[in-house]
Formats: sequence, structure tokens, C-alpha cells
Amino acid sequence: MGATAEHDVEQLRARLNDYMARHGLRSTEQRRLVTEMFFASRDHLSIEELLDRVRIEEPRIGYATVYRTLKLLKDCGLAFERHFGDGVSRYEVAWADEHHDHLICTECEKIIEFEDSDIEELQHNVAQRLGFNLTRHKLELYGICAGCQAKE
Amino acid sequence: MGATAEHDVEQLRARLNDYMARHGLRSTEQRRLVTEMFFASRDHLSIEELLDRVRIEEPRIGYATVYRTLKLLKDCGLAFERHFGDGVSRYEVAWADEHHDHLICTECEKIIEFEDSDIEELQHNVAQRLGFNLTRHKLELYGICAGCQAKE
DNA sequence: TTAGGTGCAAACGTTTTGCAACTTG
DNA sequence: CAAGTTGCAAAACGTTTGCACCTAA
Repeated sequence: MGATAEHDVEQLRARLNDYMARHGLRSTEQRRLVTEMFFASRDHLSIEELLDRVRIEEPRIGYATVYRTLKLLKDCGLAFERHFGDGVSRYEVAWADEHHDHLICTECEKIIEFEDSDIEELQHNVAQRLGFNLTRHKLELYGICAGCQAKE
Repeated sequence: MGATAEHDVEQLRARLNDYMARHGLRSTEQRRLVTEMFFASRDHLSIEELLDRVRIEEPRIGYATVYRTLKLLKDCGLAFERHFGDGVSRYEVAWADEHHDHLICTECEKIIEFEDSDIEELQHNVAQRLGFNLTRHKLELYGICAGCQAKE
């Protein structure tokens, strides 16, 4: 755990607990384990990848639990679900202080995250012009990364 | 068929025939039917919707054929595959002279297409800055459309 | 004590594949 | 006639669900 660029995990826990309390949901051992593992992840995890990590600590967890827990996190806005072309759903933590889009290399599958507030502003303009009240967006750029360009 | 805003279907056929010739693929009755129905579509078709349309003309076509034909069209760059959140893949024609993104109402599922060259320019800037050679992108804006806002 | 959660396995819906029969070039 | 294509049905895939048992509050 470095000292820089830490996100506020405590805030996520608080938001989750709040949501669970409001909905009469319970804080179980499995749920805590799955959410903590998820909050600690830095990637775009598939259910299976997350399950693998969780099972290191508690091998008896079934994957229905992971599905259900991620659905919960999605519902309370703490996880985003992404689809990058292969058949699987991937999830990433919805940090309160961060929004980013994705730049994906179609050769090596590397995924770079970026933020561009100019683009976001233009998106809001477009939506407004067409009468929409914008809630979220998804921007994915596909191309060949510098490394793969050099290899060719 | 109106006189305005016609796309060049002939060009699509030429590109397809070229691709098939280069890869030793054959022009069958089914393939022609599926591709023509697809080229004539204006929407984001699911496999099932396309199959329904095709079966009006030729009821004996199986859906594996439609899947395989759309994979072919995808491979030669004449069709784009889209995922809008429900489980199904949707396809749209990759017109050479057109590019657009999507604005999706999360209430009524209405999909509006738009183009914004300013956004596209910024996308290219971002990609360039990160060393990528951009080949395509996907931008989806989600929100509530004017009609659904009024209803609430 | 009871509403909610878990783990398993079966069910689900979409997509892919193996194969024998058929077509295209 | 050789190689590609089709239609069917079965398999595969990721995901969801029903249920009996368990557990947090």
C-alpha cells in the first residue's frame, strides 16, 4: 500500500453499509470478503478472476455469491460493469473521486485508462442539444498501442 | 426508398465480394439473402430480428447461418457489433460514409444516433498523446430523454 | 426467531460447433 | 469433384434461479 494516490476505501464501505441498512440487507462474512477483495482490486475483474482471488482466503465460496454480491455493488453504484468484446462482464470500482474511459489495444489487449474533461463537456452539450438528461456514458477507444506498432 | 440520404449499397456488395474472393468463400443464396436484408436494415438488429426478416422470404434458413453470415460481415468490416446492456448482440451496417455514436434513454430504451466531429477530434488527440494508433471507437451516452423527463 | 444469505446444481438464453447432406466454382 | 456451406441438434458459455440449509440481527 503506497502513500500516494490512495482512494478512499472507507467511504465505499460507508456507502455500502448505508445502502444495506436502508434495504434491510445483512453484512455476512462472504459479502465482506468479496467486497473487500473487489475494493482492493486495481483492474477490470471478471467474476471468475474475483472468485479465484476470494477462494484463496475462503475456498468454500460459490460463484453465485460473487455474482450476487457484484449485482449488489452495481445496484448501489459502487461497481461499474463493462463489456470489452469478449463474452464476459468485467467490473471495476466506482471510486467517488474518479471517472475514466478506456483505450484498448486490439493487438495485445492492454487497457489504458484516461480522463478528458473536454470530451465530457462536449458529451453534455450533445445530450442537452437532443433533450437528454445525461446520467452516464461509456467511451472506448480501440487501436494499436505504441509497443505493438513498433513490433510490426 | 427516398431520394435523399441514400447509402451506397453497391459499395458494400463490392467490398464483400472482394473479401470473399480473396478468402476463397462462396456466394450462396442464403448468404446473399442475409446480407441484402441486413444492408437494407436501418436499425440495430439482433440476430433473431434479422432471422425473422430473412425467414419471410426463405423460411428454411437456420439461425446458425445468420450467426455465421454476421460473423463474416463483422470480419470484413461491413457490420458493427453492439452491446446495449441487455444480453443480446446487435448489429448495424458499417456505411463507409457515416459514423455515429449512440444516445440511449434508460427509461424507454429509445436509441438516438448522433455525430460530433469535435468529440472525434479530441478522441484522436487523446489517443495520439498516449501513443495509440486509433482504429475505431465506441461512445454511448445514457440518460433520460425529453419525453420520459416530462412523464415524471 | 425470522428475514435474509449461502452453496449447490439445475435451468436459462445466447452463441458456437460437429456432422451429414448439399452447393458452388 | 473438391472445398466450402447449410440446417439441425447438441454442446458450450456466462449468468440466473430454486431450494434446503445456515446465519445475522
